[in-house]
Amino acid sequence: MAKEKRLFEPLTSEEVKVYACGPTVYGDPHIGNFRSFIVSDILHRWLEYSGYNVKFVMNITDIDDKTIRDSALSKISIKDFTKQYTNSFLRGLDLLNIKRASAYPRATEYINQMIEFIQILLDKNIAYITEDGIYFDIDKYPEYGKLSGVNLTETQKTDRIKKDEYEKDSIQDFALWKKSTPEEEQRSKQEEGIAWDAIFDYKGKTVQMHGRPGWHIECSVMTRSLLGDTLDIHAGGEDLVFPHHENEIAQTECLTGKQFVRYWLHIRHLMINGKKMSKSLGNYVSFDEVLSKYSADAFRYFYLNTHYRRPLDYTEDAMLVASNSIKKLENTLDLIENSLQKTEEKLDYGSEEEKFLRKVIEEKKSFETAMNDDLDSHTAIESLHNISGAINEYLTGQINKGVLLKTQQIYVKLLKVLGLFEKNSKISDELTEKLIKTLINLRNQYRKEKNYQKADEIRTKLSQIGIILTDNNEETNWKIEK
RNA sequence: GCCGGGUUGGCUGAGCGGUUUAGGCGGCCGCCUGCAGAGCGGCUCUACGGGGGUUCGAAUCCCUCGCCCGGCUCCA
Repeated sequence: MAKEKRLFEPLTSEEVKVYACGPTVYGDPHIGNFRSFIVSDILHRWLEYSGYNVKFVMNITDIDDKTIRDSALSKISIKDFTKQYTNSFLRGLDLLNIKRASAYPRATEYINQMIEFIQILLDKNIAYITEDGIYFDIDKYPEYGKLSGVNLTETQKTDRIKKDEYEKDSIQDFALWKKSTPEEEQRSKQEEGIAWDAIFDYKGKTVQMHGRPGWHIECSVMTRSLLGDTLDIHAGGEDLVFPHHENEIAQTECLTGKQFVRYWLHIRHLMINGKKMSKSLGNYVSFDEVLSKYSADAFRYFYLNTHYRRPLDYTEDAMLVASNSIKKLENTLDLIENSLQKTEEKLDYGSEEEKFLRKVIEEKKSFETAMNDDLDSHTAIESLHNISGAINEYLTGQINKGVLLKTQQIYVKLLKVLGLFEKNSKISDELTEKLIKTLINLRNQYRKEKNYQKADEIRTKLSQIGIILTDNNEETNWKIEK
């Protein structure tokens, strides 16, 4: 509310309740959407790393103007339509290695609770019914605007608002329930998921209104059903501050009389080549397109290298930097593995080990400090580079495997917080491994005979199918390129 | 129109009154290597949108102008 960073203290010690606004499933999500999903993933992971038991909920909006409109356009039922894009969203989560939330509630599964919620607001005389719907009267909530700071008396009356076709007392009042339009009525005769029967008691009368919920009520109801009256953290894209989150606060606080959200986290939109990325401008990029060019890790790095509240511009340059940078961090993991395979090892613990360990632990602390400072993943990544450098440097000398394992563990754990390199598939199966080793031996035979032409041919051909060979002093290592 | 955010070296991206003025990527040189890759060591890169001002001293504070992005309307 104060637009400033505040020390995080959970409401209860047992569990941290987090809610993040998820997608409206009316199309394939683009990489802009995923900025906020990645950031909430980091929030999720960081809270767990910090020892909290996290209940993390992300909603799916599967009933609204756009899902109705676009399912009609594509001539399929809204159920099938939203299911298709829900799956597309979930697939994106997997591809980008986003940790699953505790639940992904869909709005259409909570219609009854929404009706009950609205009834209470009617009973409290905070909502009112008109010919075309039920509205929330913002005059009944004096604190309205406290999150976004919008001053409603000064809000410019844009054309859109002036043209508003809904019937309400004050233009700023927002819909809780929308009566179905004639077209919607028509459709709802043939399929489910367009409109629901709702009966309300209003001023001593019974009002029946076939319709659907307003957008804001969905989140208020689902948060309350799954997480209770007060959330610890509520996250979402910056565009949701007003009116969506403002309205959620108004509804929920009027109903419960309690504080709705303790900490808000709003994620800045992604840009592309200096412009806003949006569907309407047609300049959005799908995650499939990105992943065809760059690894998921590179893409995560791109997102996380900039603080979530700062502008982030998707450009080829930026992706190239991310791609190169991430390889460097990844190489360290390979170097560690290779070193651990070696038969020679240092059995003593000397000043190098002392210095090395101290450095790694110091960087681990810097990483933690950065993440505790409003999820400063950019600064945290700096620590990862420093750890990577320290490890690489240590590996140039004789290694103490115990010390190395310990630092490896720290490094991997911190990488995991950012969701990096969790899907390393080094070995596909035993047979493949044996086959590759046979080829390596053959090639090394050629190398001994100084038949470099043949040796290089093997290396080149393997690299063409994604198997990378690297020669070190005595041995040849291999890995599967991602 | 109103309200926010941004503007930093070839790229990315910190700093938010003064210590080496980040870090990463890239580039260059050396070591290693049959070569390549990776790694290590060294170097390069002195920048802060323009113009004023405050100060012993400003990327950092103030004023002013410019440009970009976002919100006020469905949007992650």
